[in-house]
Amino acid sequence: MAEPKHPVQTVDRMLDIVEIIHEQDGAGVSEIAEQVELGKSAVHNHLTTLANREYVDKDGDQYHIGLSFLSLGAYARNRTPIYETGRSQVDTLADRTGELVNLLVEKNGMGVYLYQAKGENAVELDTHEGKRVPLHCTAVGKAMLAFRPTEEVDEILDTHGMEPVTAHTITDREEFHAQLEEIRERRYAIDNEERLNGLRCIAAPITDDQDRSVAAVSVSCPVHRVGDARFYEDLPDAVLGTANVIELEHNYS
Amino acid sequence: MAEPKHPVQTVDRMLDIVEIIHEQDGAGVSEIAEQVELGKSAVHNHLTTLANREYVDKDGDQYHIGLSFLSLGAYARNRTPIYETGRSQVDTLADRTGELVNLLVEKNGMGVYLYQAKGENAVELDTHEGKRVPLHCTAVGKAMLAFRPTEEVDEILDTHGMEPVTAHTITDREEFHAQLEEIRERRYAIDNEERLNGLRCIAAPITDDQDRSVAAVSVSCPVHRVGDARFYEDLPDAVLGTANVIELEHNYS
DNA sequence: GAACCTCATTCGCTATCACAGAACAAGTTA
DNA sequence: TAACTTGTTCTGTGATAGCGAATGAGGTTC
Repeated sequence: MAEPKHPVQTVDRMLDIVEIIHEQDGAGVSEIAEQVELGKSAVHNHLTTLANREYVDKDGDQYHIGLSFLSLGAYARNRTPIYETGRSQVDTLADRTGELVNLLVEKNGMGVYLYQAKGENAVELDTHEGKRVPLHCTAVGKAMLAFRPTEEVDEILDTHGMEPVTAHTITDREEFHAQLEEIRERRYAIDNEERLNGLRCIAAPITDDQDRSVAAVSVSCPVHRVGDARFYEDLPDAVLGTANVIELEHNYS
Repeated sequence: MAEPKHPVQTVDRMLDIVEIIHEQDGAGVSEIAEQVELGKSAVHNHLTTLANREYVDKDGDQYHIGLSFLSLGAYARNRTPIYETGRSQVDTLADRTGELVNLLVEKNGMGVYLYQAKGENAVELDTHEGKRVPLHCTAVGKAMLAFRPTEEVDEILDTHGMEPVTAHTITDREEFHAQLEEIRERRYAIDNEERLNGLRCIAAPITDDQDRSVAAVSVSCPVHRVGDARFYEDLPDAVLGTANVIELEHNYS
């Protein structure tokens, strides 16, 4: 998205306020005012306006994200074609593996977690539905990029960079392209603590009839609990199976 | 929520725009401009500002709700205490009955669908997650109100009225209170085409340790498929069971 | 219990900025 | 080609968002 020629500042400020409340898990007027560099009264006016329509909830002196956003968020998700078909399969995989299973789509060069299901032993992570993550440091992201034209991959890397987030994050573009090649061959991607220490993931792409990725599924599990045998054999099979079912349902129905 | 003393008009207008896009399932600039009584350029500025942050997606000449709302919506839902415990039980009930199962909470005198799970034969309805409905004409709403103090019920009816939405909607306040009394006795509520023609629901409240309702679960099914035997015996048992489990998990863990 | 915090909230004034309107661009229909 | 759409750009100006100071409401401390 190109920068708007005539941005509506008030809208940007309002979104800033909402996002601050989100990030901070609730916030007070003064707290917000400091961060958006706005007077307390201005922030207060924004908050009462939002509260009036239940976009924020007021709980004592703390403001929180309101349920009105749920309606819009759920709607946006339902509109995403892969969601309906992907959901039940992701649930099944979570049941079978007992781990955390994610469904990711790409928007403007970033990954967005569309849905996640928690198996019985699922790790607790910072990934929640709707969260945006860079594509280069996650298994889902790499699975996604492996099935996109090289020019597109480069364009995405150009705009979003290859910020290292752990000691294992790939930061070299050559190496990255080599890995995508591997992924294309075996059809699944691996993340060995590239985004979070102690976390490994296996991901497989979901492609359309021209073999272009439209989404990706992954299983995330803690390093200490998942031995190499399970990680390099059982899980890839399971993930590939799931991706395949979603793919078939999505393309031929 | 009292009317804000100093509403930020631009925020209200922006929310109007977003809600119009939501209701209309996507809209163009001119279309929106007519409805918010704003110039096309102003609407255009709003939309580009929103699109820049992915709160709306531009698809040709149509603007749609963007996935950024998912992050906020999912967060708001996760913050709601009953969601985590309720979800898996609602899933189970949907599996067992094959019907549409809903979890509802109350916000400012209106019902908000927090979660819904579709069984194999679930009806397709206009109820989606996040949707707000009046409490007086739904089984979930009545189950909710039955376990609130009478003054609170009257206050809610005062502010939101008792608009009839089908021929069967209760519009008399005496009759309504009498029905709440019945519901308190048998612990579940019935909706026989009071909100939608052809639809019946059974709902049970989820109460806290002081027997005040914090949420309600319901099963919705088409009249033509569900005979009286199942409707008046099997379903209430199933719904009550589910509500009970959620209640226990919620209050004692 | 009074003095002192630290918040949210109110209010009036004014510089800012959101918006109308007109013009343009690009695409569709006749 | 002309007469329609639609979205987009641009600019002047009147409404209004937000500052700053005052007020109010709770809490904490001595």
